[in-house]
Amino acid sequence: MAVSDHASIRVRIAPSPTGFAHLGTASTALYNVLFARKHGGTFVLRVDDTDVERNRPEYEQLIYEGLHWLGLDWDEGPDKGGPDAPYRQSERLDLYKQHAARLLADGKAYRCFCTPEELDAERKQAQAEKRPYRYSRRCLNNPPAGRTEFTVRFKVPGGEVTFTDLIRGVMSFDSGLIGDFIVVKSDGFPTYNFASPVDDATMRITHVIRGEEHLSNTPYQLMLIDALGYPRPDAYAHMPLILAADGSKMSKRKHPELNLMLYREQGYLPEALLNYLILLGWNPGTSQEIFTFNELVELFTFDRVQHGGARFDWEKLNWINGEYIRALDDEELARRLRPFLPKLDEATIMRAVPALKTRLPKLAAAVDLLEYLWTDPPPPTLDPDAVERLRAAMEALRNVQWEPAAIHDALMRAVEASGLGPNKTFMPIRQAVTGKKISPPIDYTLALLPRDVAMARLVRVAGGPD
RNA sequence: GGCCCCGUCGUCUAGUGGCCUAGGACGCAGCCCUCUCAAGGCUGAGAUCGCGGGUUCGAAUCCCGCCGGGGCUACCA
Repeated sequence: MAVSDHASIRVRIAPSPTGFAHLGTASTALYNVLFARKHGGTFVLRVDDTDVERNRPEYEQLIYEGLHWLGLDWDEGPDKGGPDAPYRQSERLDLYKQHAARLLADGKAYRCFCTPEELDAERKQAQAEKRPYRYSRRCLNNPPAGRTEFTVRFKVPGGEVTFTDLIRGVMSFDSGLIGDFIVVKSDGFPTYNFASPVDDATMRITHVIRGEEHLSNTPYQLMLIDALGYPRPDAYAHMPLILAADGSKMSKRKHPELNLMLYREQGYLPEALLNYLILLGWNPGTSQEIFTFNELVELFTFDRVQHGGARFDWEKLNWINGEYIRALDDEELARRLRPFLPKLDEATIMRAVPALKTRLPKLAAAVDLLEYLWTDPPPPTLDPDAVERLRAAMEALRNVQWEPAAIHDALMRAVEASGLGPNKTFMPIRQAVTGKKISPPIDYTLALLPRDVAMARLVRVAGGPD
């Protein structure tokens, strides 16, 4: 096995700053971090900003923010520096140019002057003839004269490309099926399949752990590493994809759940999200489903990684998040709830926590439950019986100490006196006070509100004392 | 189209030839608890293991074919 256990293990993620921070980036980062931590290795963050059209600096910030939120911190990166700086590909252009020049000088690559239109025509032609498309090598054999704009193409040497995937075992590709591909675009920027292996080699990455969509890219990158005379990484690991609920690939337009920041906004705990993400691609072989991060570092192995993509399921995420929320102690829950309840002071949040804890699939759900504390609900219309119960309750609440236990006792006395079930008394109170049919237990519902405000809402519905 | 990966309850999965009348989790249903909603407890429904052929005394597990899904096939990454 290629997983030698020494401190020189180096892994990386290479996200592109072309939009919001991606769920997939989080997932890949998690696998990389687990592996790095387990083997005392180094986790590198490299920014893959070679697409001048779509790349934006603010998107890079979003990636940092998202990964920091999840606690998936890196050892080397554009913002932290390190022995292989710079870590932004746009700042490594000279390096790629040098490598391209080397390939050119060695006759392992050549300039291609074909226009996109010409290439398109070639491709369409092949398609029409039902022939697998490969670049014609026109510019290798018979380049058009008088053109200045060019790309650099790698001359695919042919033969089998074989490598070990930590998840699927020995993989073998026939490079004869791969046409000469572009390594340097006409704007001078490297393509992904060029920049990535050059960086992996020069940054001495030992284990390339990435999404399964890159499995077919691996032979391209390996051929380049070989041609450049670098040693290959020890191994590759292609992790299963996260699919949309309908089994299709997630797209930015149709699938907001791709946006990492959505989870923070909704009040998913970062540790719960990580726990869910790991379950989408791996299991320990036992029935354990909830793990601390350290347990994951301990338990994670590639041989238990799933081979097929998994569908994203909000229900399971909600359950896991609820489990984590319930496991938080009161102070910690209150602290995490604060950003979601800006209208409430800390003391009120703290008093509400016991009533909230088992009722939150996500932190943002606290808003629905506590909204009545800062907004005045419209008074409900109640039938005469309900109004009668309300009046009895108001009477019972007179002079009680304004805290849950005392309120509860007082109300129960009223309930007993009524000879009816508690709901007959509690529901009208709930509706009058919150405007809703769902709220925390009635004693908390009342106690969280200042006494005079609570009583005023009751009076509004049932009328004042006689 | 070509190459590659994958295919067990609705979903995530356990399972590597007999322990599988296929196990767990989420979700769902019912009951209990209960002031509503949750949480918690118990019970239950739910998968002829994509389909068809083999191999074998015996296959979800091995082989072949087919079908289905996904990825790559870009001067995107």
